[in-house]
Amino acid sequence: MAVKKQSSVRATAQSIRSPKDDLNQQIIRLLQQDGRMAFSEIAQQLNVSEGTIRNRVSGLRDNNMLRIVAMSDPVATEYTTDAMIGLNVAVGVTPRQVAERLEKNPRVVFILWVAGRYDLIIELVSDDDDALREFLEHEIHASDDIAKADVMPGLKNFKNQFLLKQDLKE
Amino acid sequence: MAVKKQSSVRATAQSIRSPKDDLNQQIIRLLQQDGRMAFSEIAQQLNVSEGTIRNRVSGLRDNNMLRIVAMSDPVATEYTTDAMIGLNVAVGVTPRQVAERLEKNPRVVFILWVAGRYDLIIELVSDDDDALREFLEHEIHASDDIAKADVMPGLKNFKNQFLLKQDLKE
DNA sequence: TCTCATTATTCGAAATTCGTACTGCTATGC
DNA sequence: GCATAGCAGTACGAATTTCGAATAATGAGA
Repeated sequence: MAVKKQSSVRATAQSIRSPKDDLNQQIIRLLQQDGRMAFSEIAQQLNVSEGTIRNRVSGLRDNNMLRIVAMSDPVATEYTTDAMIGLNVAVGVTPRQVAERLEKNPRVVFILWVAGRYDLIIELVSDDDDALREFLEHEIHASDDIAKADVMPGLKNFKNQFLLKQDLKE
Repeated sequence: MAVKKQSSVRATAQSIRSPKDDLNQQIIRLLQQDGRMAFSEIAQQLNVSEGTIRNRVSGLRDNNMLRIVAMSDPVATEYTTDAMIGLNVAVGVTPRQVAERLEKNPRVVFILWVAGRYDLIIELVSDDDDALREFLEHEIHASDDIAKADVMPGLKNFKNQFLLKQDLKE
């Protein structure tokens, strides 16, 4: 018999909401606020055992569904500018296909399928113009799945809520 | 008379390089790889004491120069879609001015001054269409500093390297 | 050289994490 | 219906880490 009334609470906590994966969401939400929050504290807040949190978090991390990283103030840490590119896919090609191809390139940090003037909007980081030119040459012009690419080089970044574009430098 | 030969090493480690703040950079670099790395391990890798790492990290965090957060892959974690908006500023207005105004809105998570078809590209998160409409109504059409807004609602997000757009939900 | 202020280190206590065995649940097959 | 394999959660002692606070080292200025 559990000393704590967790067994019942756990069942409740999980059935109240969606299937059961909601626990992961709650864990993530807490870790988004503080990536170093102790497992034991998360466990306490969510009324499960520390081991559960540990299992879930390491599972999420192993599957690359969760990363816990430090971010230093972008104002303090100057970083490479990037370019936005509006893409129109070729006839007979779906945006999904192009997205899945470009996804593999580490310089592409953002891909969004949109309605409107473009089919896809992607964000590209590059340390210098050479990298940009190379990307255009190999990934855009060398492929026949893209009909048109509207390149808009970044001039200044005013706001970026996220940012972790450093690991492509290795 | 330290048991470990750190005293001498520390002096070296700091004088070898730039002034002394390089230690912070090295700490940040390690935490960028793994935000949960133990202080004691960082200390070992950088040849300083655990207490130093602890002091530095908490100092950096207190000054908002460092944040340690979890980031989840949006492919796994469904989240509210967002819209990309290409903006052309009105005559006599600089992109910077518009950026500084929009920057205050928590729904705007990304602002980039670009060359090309648009002056500014912004990314907007919204839980529903109402939020998008409201934003357009109050921030775009009600202002006379924007000449044209090209709204491209997101259909599907394929890749998003960063993402921590949760704190606008409070 | 002597202070003073700041930063680094040390060390024992408290807290956390880890390994691992155990429990309970579910689905599958006999 | 019943046994069993697989899986997720729990429990608990051991190893590790973090914390608090005192001590030591460093560097700048008088």
